[in-house]
Amino acid sequence: MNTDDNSAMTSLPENAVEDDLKVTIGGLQIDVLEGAFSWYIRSLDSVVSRDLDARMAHLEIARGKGKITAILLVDDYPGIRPSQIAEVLMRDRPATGRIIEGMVAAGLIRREEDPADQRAQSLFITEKGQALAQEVRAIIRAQEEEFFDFIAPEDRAQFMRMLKRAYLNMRTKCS
Amino acid sequence: MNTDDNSAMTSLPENAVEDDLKVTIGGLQIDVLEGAFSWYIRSLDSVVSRDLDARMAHLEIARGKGKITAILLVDDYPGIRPSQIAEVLMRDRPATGRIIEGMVAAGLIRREEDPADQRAQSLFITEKGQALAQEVRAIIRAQEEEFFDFIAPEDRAQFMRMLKRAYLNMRTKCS
DNA sequence: ATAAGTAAGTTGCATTTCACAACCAAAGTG
DNA sequence: CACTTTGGTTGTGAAATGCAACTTACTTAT
Repeated sequence: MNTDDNSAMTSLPENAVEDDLKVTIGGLQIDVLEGAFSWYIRSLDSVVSRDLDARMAHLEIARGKGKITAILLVDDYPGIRPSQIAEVLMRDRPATGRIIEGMVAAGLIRREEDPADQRAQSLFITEKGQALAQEVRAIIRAQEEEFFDFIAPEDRAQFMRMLKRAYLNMRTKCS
Repeated sequence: MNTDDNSAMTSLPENAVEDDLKVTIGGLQIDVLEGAFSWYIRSLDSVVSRDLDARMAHLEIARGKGKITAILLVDDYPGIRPSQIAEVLMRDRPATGRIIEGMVAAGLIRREEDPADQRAQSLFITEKGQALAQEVRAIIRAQEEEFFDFIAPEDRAQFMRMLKRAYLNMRTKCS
């Protein structure tokens, strides 16, 4: 019956309407956007990204989801290929290639020729890159704790699960 | 006890671990990002935005959250000022000003001088803009239905509420 | 085995976004 | 009447991103 001691907002009886959470900004309502998933996702993204960029600003890896993800992947999967990174990033190969190019130039990763396939490259992390990857992990963890502190502990798991499900479904939809 | 006939994934007993939802992409795990809100938010954003851009592509209002929001606000609040729009968009005034400039040039809105404050402008929708605003609303509603169809109906309200809460908290954090 | 097709990366290009700084004009405040 | 704050504009520069075209290499089919 969903009557645990969770906060009242955590559990939603399916017959309760509870649409009383009206979103207004400076007194303005936002039309259809008020009920649009896309609005909140997009707005959250811009704030989160800005915050993360600020935290990474000193890091020679600066802005963008791309480099962050790339360096972690290369660190975790020695010999990974650019095209694999592109798939994770959901970017095309030119975009990914440039990200990699920048990281090679910065001495964070190293390119080799894939012995099994002469078209492809194998990417490897350098020592410098490895150190940076560790910093990146720390920053991401810090952001998760500090920035998302407003999510009640009981809600975290659930929110995360919903995001994951949305993400996975969306990926299948795109491919 | 959370034993409704909802899908098993919908209700999360607080003592169940249920972290079995492992996210992999093409067989790759994504390091700390796997547990990071930011990853899912940013990834969702890029897909949603792309989809929305595609749906709007024919609309003289093309890409970006900015114009969409702006035209709806001007339609809903005749005489609204650019700075108010900027606050909703969480952009600075130059960015907002250029969005408005483009929309004026396209004949979607009209600028007047605010009688009460000679620095400020009052924005008004034109007929053309009004028609477009209607199209925009329809597209957003369509996207919400078609694109987010993978969210189970029982989950919608809850996911929405969590997004709203996150959004509102984040706004207070930024201001 | 050779030809056609497909996949990996690169380059060029063109578009858009976006933030910061500097600036002007008008209000409000002492 | 200074001084500060607010509303908007212009300028500039950096960066992301997506598309098209191209080269090289692998794969498949005939």
